[in-house]
Amino acid sequence: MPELPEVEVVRRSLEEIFRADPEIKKVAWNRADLRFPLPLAIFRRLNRARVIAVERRAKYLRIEFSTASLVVHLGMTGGFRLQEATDELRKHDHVIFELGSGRRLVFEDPRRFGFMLRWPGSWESVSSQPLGSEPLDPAWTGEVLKSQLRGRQTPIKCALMDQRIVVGIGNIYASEILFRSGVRPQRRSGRVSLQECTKIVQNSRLVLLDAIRQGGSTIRDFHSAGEEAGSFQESHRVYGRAGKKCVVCSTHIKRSVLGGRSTFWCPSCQT
DNA sequence: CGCTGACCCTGACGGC
DNA sequence: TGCCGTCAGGGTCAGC
Repeated sequence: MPELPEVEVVRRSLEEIFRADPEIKKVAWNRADLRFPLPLAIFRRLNRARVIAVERRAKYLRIEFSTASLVVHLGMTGGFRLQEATDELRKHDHVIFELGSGRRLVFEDPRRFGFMLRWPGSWESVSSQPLGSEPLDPAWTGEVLKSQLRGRQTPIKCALMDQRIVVGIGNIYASEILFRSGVRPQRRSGRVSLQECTKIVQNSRLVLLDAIRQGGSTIRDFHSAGEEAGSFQESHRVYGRAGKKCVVCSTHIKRSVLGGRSTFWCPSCQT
């Protein structure tokens, strides 16, 4: 489900929910593990805690409470949903935060690729791999990307999705960014010019910010914690459009597989 | 270093 | 109706 824009949309909606309703009465759970065992000892410490902040780095969320902090990853199908105390829970509702108002903030994740863990103390420790550049950070420039790609054989699309290089870009936005940059996803990373790297960096920011503005991409089931669907899927120019006409030149959009993931591009616009 | 495939898990969808 | 294969926005790991 979630790439950087969707995680950021969730972060903002959580922030808004907690601004109005900052106290946790208690936390309940329906199973003891998602991808990893749930931090039940931390959950118990959240009785009567207050939410201090909700932060994002890469595709991770950190929820800081007055008594402890959690790190949350949405995996493919994870999400939050705010509901009334009397509303029924659903099959894959795993963790329930009962708020001061009596409403419930529910974490739902059918595939259970997501996780919640005790905050490990620093962003560098949330992943076993060192996290790459934050794409919205001005410090990530065409020159930086060029040096990150130097000598590498891996296809540029795989490099863009490699969280050790740049974080937050997943399968949808990698295809969309490369289309807008005129670069074929299969191009060897080391063969991408400085000028193209600069375009990729600029288009990354444009696409990600535009997607955030539009509430993310809702293809199957993504929604904010306030249950609003996104609309950026209407702005997808190549993702999911195999066989359809390119919006720029009418050539048929192609699909292939790179790094085990579906990849979409226009054979005419992208070289 | 880098690529491939497998794996974690459930659900939706199309073909027969 | 059901069964089967395929695919899905992520990340990690072993093996070559």
